[in-house]
Amino acid sequence: MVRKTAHSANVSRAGWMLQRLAEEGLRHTEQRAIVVQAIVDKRGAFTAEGLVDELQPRGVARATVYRTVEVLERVGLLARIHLDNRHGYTVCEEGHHHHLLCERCGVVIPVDASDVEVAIRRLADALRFQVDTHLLEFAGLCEACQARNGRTGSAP
Amino acid sequence: MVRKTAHSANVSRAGWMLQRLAEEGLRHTEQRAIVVQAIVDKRGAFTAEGLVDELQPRGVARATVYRTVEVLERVGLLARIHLDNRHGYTVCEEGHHHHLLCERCGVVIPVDASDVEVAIRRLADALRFQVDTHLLEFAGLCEACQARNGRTGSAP
DNA sequence: CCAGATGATGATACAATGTCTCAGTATCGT
DNA sequence: ACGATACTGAGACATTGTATCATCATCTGG
Repeated sequence: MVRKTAHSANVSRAGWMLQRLAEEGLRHTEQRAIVVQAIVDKRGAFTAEGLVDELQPRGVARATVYRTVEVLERVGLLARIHLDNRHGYTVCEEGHHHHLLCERCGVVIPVDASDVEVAIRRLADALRFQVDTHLLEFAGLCEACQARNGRTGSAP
Repeated sequence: MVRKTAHSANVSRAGWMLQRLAEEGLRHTEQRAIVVQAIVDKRGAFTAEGLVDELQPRGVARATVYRTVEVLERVGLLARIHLDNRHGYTVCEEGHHHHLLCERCGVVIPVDASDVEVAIRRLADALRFQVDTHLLEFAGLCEACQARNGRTGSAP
């Protein structure tokens, strides 16, 4: 499940994220590199505690994991995701702020939901409600997992 | 801020919710009545811990508050809402499952977001993603608070 | 209307998930 | 290299939610 090419891509991606941190005036530390690499290697959604469980044995303290995740979110490299009663993060493509989360394999597909945004704006305008932020997330099965699974789920 | 008429309406509303619980084969207890009344009196979003803080001095135990909220959600009288890093509940009009939450006064406006739903479905179909659940919430300022406030916030 | 079955409560322990503090350390610009 | 300062680690602490279990209240059938 971890191909060479993908891993190389992840390494460079991690480097890019660290570079972005540097551009923001934040320092490059060994611990941040470990956290960032772990995040991009996940290639999907993750939780802070999951990271802690994974990285604490590797010498990164709980507080550091939380702080790093918080910093990455503030810079805009991570997006918070909420789903049912779980909540976590995912790496955030620039400009994209919505995601399809596959419940089976955990892959996160960023989507351009501009049609949805337009509908939201129309709705808010009609109700004279000033929408400052909105939260829009999807969960289900990606194409690959549908094929592998034979659509077991119900459709509410 | 608590007008007589509004309070009367809330009382009957609480009664209706308790009746719904009875219809589901659940028992009518003094504690549940207190919790339900507190919820409808809030007329907006609330958190479980907020309820605990309010009701524990009035003799309702923490576990009971959590259990009651859980039951109300299961029956469909409450909807979970997630916003930024807070998460809570709001009373759920039947059939409505999306809300505009005013960040200032806390009022929750249920909306019929069928246009948005259509856009979501089109998007998912185009990506061959089987969407089982989606989460759609809005936060901002209601019309009244816009007027009272003079739109202070930034617009991300 | 009473009594039994069973659903609900309370007190508390426990678990999970974050946050804070502060002394020591590493990083970066000069 | 040096100094300012941002960062880290360890653990205490805070918040949020769950499990246990003895006791009690509510509903139902006789």
